[in-house]
Amino acid sequence: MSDEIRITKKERDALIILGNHIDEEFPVRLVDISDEMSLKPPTILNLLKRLEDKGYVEREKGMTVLTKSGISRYREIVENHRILETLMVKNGMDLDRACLISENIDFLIDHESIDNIFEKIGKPSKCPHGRKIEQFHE
Amino acid sequence: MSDEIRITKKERDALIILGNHIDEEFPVRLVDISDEMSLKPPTILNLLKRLEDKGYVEREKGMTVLTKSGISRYREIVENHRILETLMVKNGMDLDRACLISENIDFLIDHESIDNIFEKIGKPSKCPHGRKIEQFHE
DNA sequence: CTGACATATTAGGTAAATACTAATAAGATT
DNA sequence: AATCTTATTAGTATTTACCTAATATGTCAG
Repeated sequence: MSDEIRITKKERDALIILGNHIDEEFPVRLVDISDEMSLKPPTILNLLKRLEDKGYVEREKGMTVLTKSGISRYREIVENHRILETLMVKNGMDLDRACLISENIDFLIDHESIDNIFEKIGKPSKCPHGRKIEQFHE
Repeated sequence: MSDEIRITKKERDALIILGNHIDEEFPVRLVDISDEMSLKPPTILNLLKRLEDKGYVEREKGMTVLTKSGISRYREIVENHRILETLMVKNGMDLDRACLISENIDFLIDHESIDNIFEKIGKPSKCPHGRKIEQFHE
């Protein structure tokens, strides 16, 4: 428990972008991530190399793919995000604010703990944005 | 709103230590913080200089004092901490885990937002540790 | 197949945050 | 005054997070 590999906010952001594009026909290119994050390609390359070191990403010939571990970390973060958002909105916070805050903490909290909260608040099927909260794990 | 000066986790930790000692007869010395944080004095000095730049601390002749702004930031973080802890424990999380998580996020979230939550959950007077949750602001 | 253009990579540089050791300065205490 | 404890300075290293400029690698039109 809580043995998740530490990532930074930027690494989180890149991971999310990679995960969000996972079902698309064409893989995300460096320039795409570069555009989405408003950072220059060399900066992104650097970021991706760190994600590679952490085992979340594999790269060859300009292609970047999430590894199994990367996919499951991505899913955990997204799920954390939606559950935290739900919890905050349920407790009086404005949706936009909740989303912004969640972005800054969803990758810092271990998924197991968030999962407990999910159970406790009655396994809501959707976050306040209307997006599905799935239980990804087997 | 949300115009709080960005601080890092280490800066937060030092701020908390300074705040916790505020009522004591003798001021906290560098070595004290050094001991409490298990970091060498030069590292702490560096940290304090950054807090000074951010206007949270004033230093002269080895003495370190929180400024007005430092005190109020300290209080906001402590309050954030206790409210977040309360929220998490109320929603099924183990107290120790909640405390640990709260430590990592209490300084990242603007106090106004947390205050909304506080109102919504019925202004509990104590956190799960039994410590007072006060409304410090006028 | 060959330029031209787009994209990726390398190289090299900067800055902030986080640490350290070793040396020096300043205070306090005996 | 000598000693001991603290504080400070100087110098070094690593990680994250950026950049520009140069080079390499594709790719696609003709």
